[in-house]
Amino acid sequence: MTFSKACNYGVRAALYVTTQNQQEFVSIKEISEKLNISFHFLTKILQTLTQQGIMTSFRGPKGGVALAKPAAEISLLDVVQAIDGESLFTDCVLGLNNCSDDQPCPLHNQWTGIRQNIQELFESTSLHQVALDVTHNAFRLTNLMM
Amino acid sequence: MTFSKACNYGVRAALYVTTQNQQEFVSIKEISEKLNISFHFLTKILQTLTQQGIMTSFRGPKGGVALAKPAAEISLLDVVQAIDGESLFTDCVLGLNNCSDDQPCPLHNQWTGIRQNIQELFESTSLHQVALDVTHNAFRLTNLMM
DNA sequence: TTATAATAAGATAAAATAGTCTTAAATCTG
DNA sequence: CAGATTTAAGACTATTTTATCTTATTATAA
Repeated sequence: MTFSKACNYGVRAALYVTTQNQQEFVSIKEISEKLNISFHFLTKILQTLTQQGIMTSFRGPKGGVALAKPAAEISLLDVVQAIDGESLFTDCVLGLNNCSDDQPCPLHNQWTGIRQNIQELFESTSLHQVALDVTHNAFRLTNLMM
Repeated sequence: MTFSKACNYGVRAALYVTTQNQQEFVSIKEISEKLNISFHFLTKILQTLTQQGIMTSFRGPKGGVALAKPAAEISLLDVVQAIDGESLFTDCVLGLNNCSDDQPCPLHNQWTGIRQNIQELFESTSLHQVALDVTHNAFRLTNLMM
């Protein structure tokens, strides 16, 4: 699997928040129900996003989470790296340490290209762009019907 | 991580076998020592490759494993799929079930392209080709000096 | 001010992955 | 045939990831 489940959940949750009214906080309960994700697990993931400065949170009634910046200024890469770290974009495809141009594994050169494609895709795609697709083109964020 | 550790080990072991004399079996003990992989764990992984028809094995003194076909006819994709299955090349990047052209997640179209690049790279690269790089261009299969 | 709603945080449990150990079976050599 | 070598197979353990549960803290609103 490319991303951890935590990362999948986190990206989907961030996208869901982006599709909602940006003027209010979105409760984690609502997100977990709409996206069919375990509430407590999602809470921990969103805490990570809050700690990493991607989201802000607010406790109590009317509380929940919100994006810390305009959705157009948050890339998918920001969210992915906040949860899964940089390893997907830095690690050797064969799992070697210190695989580099200087001491490459035999797949290093080809894999570097693929890795850059992935990074560029996620870097150049903002939560805003993707959320537009969800809203206007009915792309899904969940297995359930929304 | 893109591949499981088992898959990394399996690919590296297959490549190591490819770099050795194709006329004899290579003992798993030797592979595990040269590549610094746990012997028993590697044994299980290579059993999988044997069961999947990628390798053959032979017991007793002078025993070990060997490629079941000429190295030029075994692709990296064959090895990867034998161990990790097809999920890397079929699963939704957001982890949704039944993500498809008909009911796509918002990253489906872009991710399909990346996924094809990865699949084509592994499909078009044979053990033979990579082993040539290891032998002639000193590309590494291990963290240790060989 | 009290009850309620919501996130924060940490402990615990379950599941998946990674790794180890033991015994059995096959093969070679003397 | 006997002993040594090597893979096969399954049980067992450890670690990581995923998920759940409980308690504490913060905020709202009646």
